Amino acid sequence: MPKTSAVLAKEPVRQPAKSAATRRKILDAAARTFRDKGYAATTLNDIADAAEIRAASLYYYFRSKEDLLDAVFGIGMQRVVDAVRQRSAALPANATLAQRIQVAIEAHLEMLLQQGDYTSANIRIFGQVPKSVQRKQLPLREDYAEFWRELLEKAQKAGEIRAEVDLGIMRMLIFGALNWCTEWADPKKGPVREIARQATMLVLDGIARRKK
Amino acid sequence: MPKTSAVLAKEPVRQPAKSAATRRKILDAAARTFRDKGYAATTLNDIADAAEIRAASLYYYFRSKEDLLDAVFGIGMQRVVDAVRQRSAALPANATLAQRIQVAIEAHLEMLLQQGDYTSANIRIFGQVPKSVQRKQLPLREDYAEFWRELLEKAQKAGEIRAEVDLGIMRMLIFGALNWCTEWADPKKGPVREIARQATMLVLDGIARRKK
DNA sequence: GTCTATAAGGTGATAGAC
DNA sequence: GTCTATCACCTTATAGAC
Repeated sequence: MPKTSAVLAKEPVRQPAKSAATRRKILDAAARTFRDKGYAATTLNDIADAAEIRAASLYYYFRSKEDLLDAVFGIGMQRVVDAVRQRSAALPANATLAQRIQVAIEAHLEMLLQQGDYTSANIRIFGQVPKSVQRKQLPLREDYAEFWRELLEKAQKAGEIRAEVDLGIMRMLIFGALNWCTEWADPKKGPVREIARQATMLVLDGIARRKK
Repeated sequence: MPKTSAVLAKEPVRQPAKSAATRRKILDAAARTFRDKGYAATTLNDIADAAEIRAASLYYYFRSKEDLLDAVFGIGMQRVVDAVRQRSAALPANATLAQRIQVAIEAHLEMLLQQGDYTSANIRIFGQVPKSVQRKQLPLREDYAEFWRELLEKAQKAGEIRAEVDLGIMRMLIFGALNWCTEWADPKKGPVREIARQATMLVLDGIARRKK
């Protein structure tokens, strides 16, 4: 909430930098704690401790615990949407399915495993969060789903994906393979790049050795 | 807790059928509620209501909320282990990788989506549950992982899985694709069989049309 | 076995001083 | 902006009657 301006002040209007920084600290703390413990098990005291303030001060920045959760979710989903769209847009227009899939998988996994707790919090705990918050997030989720839906549909129409593939089911299976990585993958123990490589391999060619 | 017997009674010792039935009702209610809302958000009153008793009565059957969770988890994991092992054992000794994978995937998905809330509760909320409960469940989980590890290792040694496949990563990606189904698949809206078919297709051959 | 009553402690949220 | 103090409520768990 920026000051409503002070037109006649000699000093340039100070952006409330400190306030913004505190807000960010709260969001960071909330994202990490929600991600690790889930929504219900996380208390405002947990978040306040991690953000180095008192629990009551949270209410200067957010109206309620649900509001804070909603903010974390929004940031997390927006980030993955932006990352995947941006990286895909950078591909040449004639890029193959294999290239497009690989780029999307890499971007998705990087946001999930390296970039931040916001996206992984969203992915991990979404299903066990108050329905009201889920509902508010649906448009953004749908936006992301739409990206993949288009990608896969175009590829199937172009003959790059076999006709027997049910795109609706397959898209969710692919999301599953990727999203589940929050449950086991540790970027400190192995490069995300290698996971992305194996995931791309799975999606495009499976694991079997055979002649198609 | 069965009666400690009454050797001289004319009537055969009555199994505490009513007690066992109540215990089962509690477990069923707990599995469903944990699955839907998560562990922390589920109160003992929620469970008691669904089981049609008072919350205090739960303590006649379980020492604590954690104990109840542990029981639900144990049943859920045991069921999927049994189902997958049993169905796999029924295959002929010379069954191919494709057949073995398909059978395991089908059994896993059926337990997850049709058979009960116990397995899906375990899969869904495991990551956001007290560490003490997670630790108690590890041996059983490891047991199940071992089944897949063996299946994949044998297949790769036999040349049925390409050498470039990292079995550790790939196993977790496959688990992800399957386990994520609890988040979106609805057996009422489409047959589990078809999801299993697509999942098997993904794992064995991916989605791309190309000559290997 | 199941209940009512209650303890002991924590929760999200608000009021108001500074 | 951040704090201390506090409220009203809900939680897990126990005690003891029936």
